[in-house]
Amino acid sequence: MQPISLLDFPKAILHIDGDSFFVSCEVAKNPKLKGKPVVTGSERGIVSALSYEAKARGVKRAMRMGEVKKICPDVIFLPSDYETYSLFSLRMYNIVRRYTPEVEEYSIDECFADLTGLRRPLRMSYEEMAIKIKKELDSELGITFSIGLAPTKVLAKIGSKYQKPSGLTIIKGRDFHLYLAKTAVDEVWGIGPQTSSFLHKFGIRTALQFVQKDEEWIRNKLTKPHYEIWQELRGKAVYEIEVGKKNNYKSISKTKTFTPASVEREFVFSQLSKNVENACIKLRRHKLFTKKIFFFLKTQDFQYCGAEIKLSDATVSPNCILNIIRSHFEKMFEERKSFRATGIILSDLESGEIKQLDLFGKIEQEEKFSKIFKGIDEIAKKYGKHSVFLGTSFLAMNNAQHQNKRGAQSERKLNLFNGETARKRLYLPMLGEVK
DNA sequence: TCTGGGGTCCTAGGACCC
DNA sequence: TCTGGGGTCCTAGGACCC
Repeated sequence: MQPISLLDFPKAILHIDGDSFFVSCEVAKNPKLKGKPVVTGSERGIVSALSYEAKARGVKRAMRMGEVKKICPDVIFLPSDYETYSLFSLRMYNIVRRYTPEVEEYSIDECFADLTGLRRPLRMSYEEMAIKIKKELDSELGITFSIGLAPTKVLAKIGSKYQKPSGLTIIKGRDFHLYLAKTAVDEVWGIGPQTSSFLHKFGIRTALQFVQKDEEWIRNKLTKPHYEIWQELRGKAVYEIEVGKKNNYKSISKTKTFTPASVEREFVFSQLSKNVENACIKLRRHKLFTKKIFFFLKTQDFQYCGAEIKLSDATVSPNCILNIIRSHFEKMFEERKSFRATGIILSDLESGEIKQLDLFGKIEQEEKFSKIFKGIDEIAKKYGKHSVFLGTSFLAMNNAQHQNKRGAQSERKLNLFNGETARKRLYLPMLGEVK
């Protein structure tokens, strides 16, 4: 097969991937854990990340705690600590930015970087840059990273996966067929189980076989994303590096599973209420308003019921949303049915100021809410998230505290009362009547 | 892969319009 | 009211990612 370009690197794209990142962060935080079978996800009772030592003992992702202990009795089971992982993540991005501003913060443990054109200014080959970046990451963070260097993002992804952990794989334009031949088609970024089983029917099992299909065939049988992947695998870069912070959300959602599942109407509603509050906090942080609400309840046997509501006026206030949700919730909630999760998805997001005028003073009300929640966000900054919360969230907040067993903090929590009973609370006027 | 949480993008098909 | 042809917008649902 002919590569698209005869140049080794028409573009030089780096993909950097932390090796079992969550666990590595835990080990970096507490070096005594080094070399031990460490697992995170204890808050759910399910393995979410595992060390290579745990993997060697047969532990797998999504395995239950009980089973893990059976096959690996000395396992160390830790709760996920996203704040720490996020800090390591920032440090990772910043180290890469020493070389180029073209860094895409792809996820908490991955990033892409574009090194194209830096050989002369940095007086290094791309390979030397990759080696140096890896060294700095590994030594400064105390975590190992796997890196792929290639002409496109999809190929760079294949590179970083190629030798894990702590590998550096360079895929040059002239010999990428060697790597594609050893990569199963379902390991390619963007090709999931549906597409790969479809491709299997045509005898396509490796990335190389996929890439050898002609353009017509790909276009006719598959969709646009697959065509783009096909081009990327052939060395033609179609995916841009997306620089900058994520702030153009299309939707914001909050979902929470609670154990044990519950048949209590008010408890389930308070879970939903808490999710709504959290989603609105995020909305406010990004200066966004929502015009479409979708919420759902998940039963213990994984059935969903939900409702979508379009708003005539954009909002950021949780109690406005909760008022609307309440009546739908009443219709949906079934006595004696056991629920395990609730969730909220806010979409049709608008940024900036409250624009539309209306005749009923809703804007005025919305502005009042805005002020109140600004105040609440300030308090949260000083005293911690959830220092103040809605009365409807009380049961969920209370429950979370019990589960965290961190009673000490709970005394400080204030409760913004909105109509439900609660023992300790800061009594504020009903939000609907704020002057 | 038995089920956690947070996202994005694409396509097909219906509604509506000329 | 029907047939013909063409366009846009919106939504639901699928597929995928970490």
